[in-house]
Amino acid sequence: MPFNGVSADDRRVNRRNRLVASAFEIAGAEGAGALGVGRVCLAAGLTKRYFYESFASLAELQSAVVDYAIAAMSDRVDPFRPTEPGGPPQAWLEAFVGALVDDECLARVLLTETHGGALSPFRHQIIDVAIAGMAPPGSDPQTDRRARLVAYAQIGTLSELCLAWHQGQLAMERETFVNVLADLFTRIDGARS
Amino acid sequence: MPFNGVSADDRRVNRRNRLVASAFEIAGAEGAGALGVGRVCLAAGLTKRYFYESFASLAELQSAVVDYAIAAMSDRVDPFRPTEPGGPPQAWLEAFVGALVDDECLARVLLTETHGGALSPFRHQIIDVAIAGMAPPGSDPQTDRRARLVAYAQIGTLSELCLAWHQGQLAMERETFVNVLADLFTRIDGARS
DNA sequence: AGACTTTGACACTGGCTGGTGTCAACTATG
DNA sequence: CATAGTTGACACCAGCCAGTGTCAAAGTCT
Repeated sequence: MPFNGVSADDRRVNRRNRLVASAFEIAGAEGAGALGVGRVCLAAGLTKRYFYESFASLAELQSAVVDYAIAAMSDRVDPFRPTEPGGPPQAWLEAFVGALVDDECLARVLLTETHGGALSPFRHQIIDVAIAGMAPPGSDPQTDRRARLVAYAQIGTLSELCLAWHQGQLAMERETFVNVLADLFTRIDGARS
Repeated sequence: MPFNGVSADDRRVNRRNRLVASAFEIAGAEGAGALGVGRVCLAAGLTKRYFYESFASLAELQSAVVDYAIAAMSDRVDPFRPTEPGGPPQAWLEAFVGALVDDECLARVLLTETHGGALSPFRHQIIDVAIAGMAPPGSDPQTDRRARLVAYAQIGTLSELCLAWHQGQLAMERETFVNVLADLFTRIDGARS
């Protein structure tokens, strides 16, 4: 039973995407605490009915928002995964910072909203993806404790510095900022275990 | 008008302290989202009336909880402020990690709950105190951009690693963990700007 | 045209919570 | 005992929100 030339499945998927995208923008602009069924439906131009067509509960939507954010960042960053084990992931950092600059919502959802509050249950997902995505090809953070340790330290440095920079606490050009990050990454990389 | 041998002011202060302490424990055990007027009063063995005697709104209590956590950590850590500019703040780190181990609530409130959610408006307080408390005597992070940068990076590393270690993601003894932190701190300390 | 599906608007319930007010029991003072 | 201050239990209102249900209008197919 197509409608307006679109199949039923396509319409449903389309509605779901609109809901997730709207929720992502709300979470990125006003915080995850502002996520509500009515709020999201209003922003998506849909009614509650279609919310429960795609999500059984609000928690499912929150999970979908996190997935959405992870996917958005991965798209920007995955092509620049480091290839050689030792060198600083300059291009990767460049892409990461670029994504934060280009998408305010992405910055907030990833850097702020997933630490505590409504999205915190999904934080481990982000950390896992980040650790896996940052790892140079030679190492396996799953088994290598030192690699895991380095990854955690780098993630902490990255998020805290990006947050501060993003809020203007560090007055510096984007290029220099990326260089600073790269420098810190290589320093941390040499940590002993 | 003393009551049970205590002056009116003392009684009021006493009630306030009970409320803040209970709220701190709730936030540390169940998350800041679980903070509610009724919930806190129940835990403190008081009634709503006395809540509004000391706090005009829930937000004031949240702020007080953050202050409480900061004070608790400062008490543990301030005596070990680094004295010489270059060296790693081993004793300071020792005290910090010790405080997290000894007080589960402190760990959660400081490491998790203040990043996003209800307590996030007070996050800058924590960062400011941390930056001021970690700084070696020679530097002034207020004006020195490089010192500020290093402090942010160290705070990020510290919180992320403590979180991972606290959750058992890094299997290592407390002593070795502190050594790892100290090593990372000195590495980060050498960052160029 | 007529049968069927899809859509949007909206009412409604039930539960929770912030905040205010009331009232009776209790304690101190004189 | 009597008066005044203090305490705790609880009722109550208003607002918000998740989740469900209803219904009429608009679109689609035969």
